[in-house]
Amino acid sequence: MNETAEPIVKATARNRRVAGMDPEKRRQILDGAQAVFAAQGFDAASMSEIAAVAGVSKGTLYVYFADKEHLFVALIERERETQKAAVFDALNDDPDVVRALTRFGEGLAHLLTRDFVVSAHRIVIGVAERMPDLGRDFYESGPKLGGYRLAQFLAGKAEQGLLSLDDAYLAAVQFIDLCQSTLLRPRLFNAMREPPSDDEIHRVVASAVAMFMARYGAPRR
Amino acid sequence: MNETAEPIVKATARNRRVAGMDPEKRRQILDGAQAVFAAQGFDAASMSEIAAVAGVSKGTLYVYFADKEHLFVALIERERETQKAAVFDALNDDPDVVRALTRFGEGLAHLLTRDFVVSAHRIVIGVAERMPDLGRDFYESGPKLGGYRLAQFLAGKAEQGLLSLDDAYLAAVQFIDLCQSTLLRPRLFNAMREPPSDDEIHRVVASAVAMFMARYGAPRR
Amino acid sequence: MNETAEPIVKATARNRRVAGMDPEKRRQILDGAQAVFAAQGFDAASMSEIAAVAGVSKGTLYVYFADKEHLFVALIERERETQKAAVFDALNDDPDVVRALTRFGEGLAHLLTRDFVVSAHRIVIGVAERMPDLGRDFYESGPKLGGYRLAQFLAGKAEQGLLSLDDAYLAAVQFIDLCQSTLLRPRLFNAMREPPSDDEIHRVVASAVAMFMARYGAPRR
Amino acid sequence: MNETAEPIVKATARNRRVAGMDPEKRRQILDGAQAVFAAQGFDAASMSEIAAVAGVSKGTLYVYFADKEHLFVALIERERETQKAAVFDALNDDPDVVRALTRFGEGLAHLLTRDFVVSAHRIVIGVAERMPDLGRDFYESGPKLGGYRLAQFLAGKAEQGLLSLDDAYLAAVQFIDLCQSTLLRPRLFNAMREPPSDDEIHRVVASAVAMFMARYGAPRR
DNA sequence: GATGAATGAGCCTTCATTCAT
DNA sequence: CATGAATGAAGGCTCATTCAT
Repeated sequence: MNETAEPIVKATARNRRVAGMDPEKRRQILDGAQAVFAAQGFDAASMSEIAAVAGVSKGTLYVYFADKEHLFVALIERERETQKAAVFDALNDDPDVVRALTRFGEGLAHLLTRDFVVSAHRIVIGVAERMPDLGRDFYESGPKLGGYRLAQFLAGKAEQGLLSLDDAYLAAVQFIDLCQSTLLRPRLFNAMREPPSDDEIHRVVASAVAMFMARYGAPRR
Repeated sequence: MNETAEPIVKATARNRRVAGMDPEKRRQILDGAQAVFAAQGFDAASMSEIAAVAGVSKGTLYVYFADKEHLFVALIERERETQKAAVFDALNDDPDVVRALTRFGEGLAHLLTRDFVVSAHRIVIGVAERMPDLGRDFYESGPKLGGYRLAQFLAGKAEQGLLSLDDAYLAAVQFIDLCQSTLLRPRLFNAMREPPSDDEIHRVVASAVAMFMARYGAPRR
Repeated sequence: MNETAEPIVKATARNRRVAGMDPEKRRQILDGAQAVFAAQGFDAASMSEIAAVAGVSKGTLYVYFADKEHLFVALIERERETQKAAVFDALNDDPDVVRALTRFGEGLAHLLTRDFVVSAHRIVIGVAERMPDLGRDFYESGPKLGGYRLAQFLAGKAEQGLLSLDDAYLAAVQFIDLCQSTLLRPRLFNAMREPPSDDEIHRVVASAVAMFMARYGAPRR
Repeated sequence: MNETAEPIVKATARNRRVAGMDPEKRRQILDGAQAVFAAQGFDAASMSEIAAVAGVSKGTLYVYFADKEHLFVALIERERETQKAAVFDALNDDPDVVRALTRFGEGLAHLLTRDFVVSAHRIVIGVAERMPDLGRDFYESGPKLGGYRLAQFLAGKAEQGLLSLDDAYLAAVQFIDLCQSTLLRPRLFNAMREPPSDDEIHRVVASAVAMFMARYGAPRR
């Protein structure tokens, strides 16, 4: 699982056409696609509307992306790139476990409840049955990778005697899930129209950290 | 789906048309719809295929359900009814908290990772942007209600001094989430093609219970 | 080379859909397709225009024919069926070679210069590069088969001592070509807008018969 | 192609635009167009592919040719020029009728069964309905002119008492058709993928000459 | 009441043509 | 002049929905 490489879909290269692709226009198209896909889902989004929202002609869409699916995959890829680094920084520079987990957890909760991130999850989940590769790649280079990264951090702390773990990966995912309790699910089902407040996130993550430390925190002498 | 006018989910009565609706035929249609929606998703599922799989004519579909969306909503409703009762029985008849939680958690994990349940979640999540009412209703009468029910159970145990809780609902959702750590997400993204084994569920739920009890279990003297 | 069987395109069966295809409507569609294909050629003909001319909806087109190419192939098949038997009758009931050839030749010239037959030839020739199977099948079950049938007739007469042939098939094709000299080519290139008159055909075929008999007619003692 | 206004073929002058048209580049474009039109037919050939094969930009195409149709017409014109002279030389320098006809006939058969010539015929025939002017011009300055030229030659020989003709033009076309019997048609329909061998051409033309001489050869005393 | 043939709006995609650089 | 990115009209095809039988 290489963090930098790992193309979501093998044919990604086909998204990059011959010469003279204007990166600015590409971005413009992806912005339009993001808006329309988020609002309509994959199937209900129409290439015409994407073109209109992006401010380009339908023909131009097909100069930059081979078809609707490639456009969508490129969009998902871009989003993941955008979000990746942000969260994990919190893990690497704080010797205090509780503080590191709190910062990480709050960053994660903020990220995963943002409008666009929720939309992207909805869409990928919605098409996962028909586009299993996309679903799997998204999962593996997103949530699963995140779990591994956190597991590594936790294992390091365990080696220092600061934590007591049976299964670092399970512990990591447990913490990640706890940070989203009562927050993610209503967002995914569109039962909570606004991202949670900072206070709410703070409260949930504090509880998650408390729970995590109660279980794995104090190495018993 | 128009959000302001005619709430689709509440309007179920409209599904029951004139007189002689054969409940058996209705069930037959829903069975076909279940198979097709699960395999294709909402948009890719075609009414023709549903009619064919259900063994009725397309015209008959529209006698029993006003349109594709109403059919889908009715299907989701039926599924929720089917699943609701099953899980919560575990809570009411066991005075031992750990045993009750374990039974409840394992039942829940089994249920939520079953093929059809995962499919239903995928579809509802996938259309949640376009059908917010459906998403909200599904969430509120499913996950949220489940959280409340478990919270009630936990609050009862707290009153008996068996648990020490700040926020019963948050604790309930935390437990529910922990029971699905490493299990639900790969299923939703179609990165795990088979439901998890009993052993795996057992292991995850045991860890969830341990975590829960470590945090909320010991009543402070 | 079976005269009755030999499907032009192997997948012809796919033209015949499940149940309840109204043969009258099928004919109606083929009539519309004939008009539009003849006027525009294969590529320039649009399915929308065919539907309009046929007086059916576009959707109906696709109920009866899988796609544009299948519709076209079915049309060509129907035409060939329509025309097949007509010409060769002249060969079987006349003991006089000159009279038989004259009747056959005139019938052939009439047939092959008719508007629709010319159109069909133009279209098949026009798409032969991209649809080689169609071109080949058309040729083999049309012109080539015709050559064989005439060759059989000529060989029979040769056995009776009425003709003297080296190569019956070559002689047959030569006669067929002579019957169309100055008639077919200008029609194919659309340089002659009307079918030739009976007189013109009579003159050309008489000359063809004379030429044929001069070469193959009198067995030299 | 509008038949009444602006005859396309005659309007060739319009292909020559402003000043500095590079004849070399024009040739280069026509070469590319020839390859693509031959391989795809008129409609399926794309201007983009022609530009790519010709090694020029799409914009340049439109500097040299007003549109796709003009480009195609110019190509057909060039081909006709290229081929014209070649065949008729055989007629002028041989006092022996049989030898002259044989050489002419073999040259003609070779020419008309060459890949590119067959392709050109296919395309012109294929679009003759939509571009009647092109079809007529092609016919008149090609096959028809050829017929007249041969007719003139034959008439000369008749005056010399070497042939006995009723209708020199009909006789000429008959001979031309006989030279292609069994050769041209399967090529046009793409049922014969390679040009015929020299031997095959030799055999067919020999039979054509024999037939022609049997009919028109012996001046009646 | 059940049927399924018919409808037609709408979708994705292509490509001849234009025009700013 | 040459370029090739951009355009947008039009094409083939699908499918939710209707309605005559």
